[in-house]
Amino acid sequence: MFVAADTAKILHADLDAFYASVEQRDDPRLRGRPVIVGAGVVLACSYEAKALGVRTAMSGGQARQRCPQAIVVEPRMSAYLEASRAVFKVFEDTTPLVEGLSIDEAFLDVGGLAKISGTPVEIARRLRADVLARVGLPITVGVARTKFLAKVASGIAKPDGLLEVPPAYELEFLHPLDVSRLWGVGEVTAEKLRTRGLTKVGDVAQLPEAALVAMLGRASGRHLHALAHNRDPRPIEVGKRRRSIGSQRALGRSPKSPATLDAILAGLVDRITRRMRSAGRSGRTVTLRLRFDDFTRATRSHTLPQATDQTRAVLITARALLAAAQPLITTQGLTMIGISVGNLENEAALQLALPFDKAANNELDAALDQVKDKFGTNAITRGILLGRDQGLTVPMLPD
DNA sequence: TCTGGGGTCCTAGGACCC
DNA sequence: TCTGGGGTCCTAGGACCC
Repeated sequence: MFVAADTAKILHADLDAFYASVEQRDDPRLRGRPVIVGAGVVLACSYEAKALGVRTAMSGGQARQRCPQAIVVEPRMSAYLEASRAVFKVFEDTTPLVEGLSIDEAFLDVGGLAKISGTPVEIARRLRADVLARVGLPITVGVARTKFLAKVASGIAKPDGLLEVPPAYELEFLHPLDVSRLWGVGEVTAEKLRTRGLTKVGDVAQLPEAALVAMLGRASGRHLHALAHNRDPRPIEVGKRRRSIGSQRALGRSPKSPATLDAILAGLVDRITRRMRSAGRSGRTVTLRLRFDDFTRATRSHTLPQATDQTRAVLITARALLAAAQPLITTQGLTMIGISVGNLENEAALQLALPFDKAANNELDAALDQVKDKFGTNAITRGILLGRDQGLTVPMLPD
């Protein structure tokens, strides 16, 4: 069947204030009130809180200052994951062509469904009703010919809205928008553009591509030029796989002893290798991420000759990277530490990158399991440290 | 109470190979 | 002693997104 190329057939579906909406759904006392999820920093906030000036990623102190009457709740990640799965089930019941972007948003291609399900706008309307009925959450849907326009449309239609950009009106819709609406334009790029007097998408569209490339670099320049001219041929990609798996932890301001850092590192590595094994992925590049009290960052990485998903191999590498980064750590306060494994292969590792001592790896995993049985997953750092004192040893490894 | 936790992609330089 | 170009991989940093 031939589908006309100029049909608005892409849906961008985006849950509203996702974590906060789940909290309001599950606790009627929170409905209609300003809700903040996350204490140290705002992970999400309800629209009632947004109206009072609270923003995502704001520090908890600042948020309470602006909105003292807000109700602050601890995040419940497992509840959000469950809600997300239920919503994606509704997406997949709508069309097989679903591309997930994050826990709370996805693109849907509904181009081939005209005969079965109706026009894209009709489908979008039904999708919103289904998500509300089946999962109990409000969702906003943008409908357009391209991914980019669909995403911009949902952003403008929020909250609890539906907006179609008809193909005949794309440039009229796009050009008056602020440059920050362009995908890939954050604070830094927006400022660069503004200092050159470019505030609207239409302003950017008047520049030759070469000028944008000179200003922003090759990829960003081309990308922005294309978007400003409404060129976005990217299709919906089904079954995209993640390219790295990582975990990180904020450390607060107080200095941490080497033993504590090592225990934190072991906890992070245990968490990500477990996730890798359950996802059937293995990877070659181990990256250590550090952040300091002046908010500078540093990374150290090492690529193994072969992919691994084994706790011990990743931990040996992570320890070596941390040792290599020691000079940085002694001079500046360390406030965050993270480990990720990239260069992921599709198959679980059969071979190991490092000389693999299976017995030693199993011993390490068993020791970490013991710590978790005794102290709980959330107290693994404390558990490793206490465990060492009590002879419940997480083996120290050769370097 | 100054600042979470999970990611993606791009750039640039150097090593190395042909 | 002087002299290339092209391609790939690795490392570190940075911008951006939710």
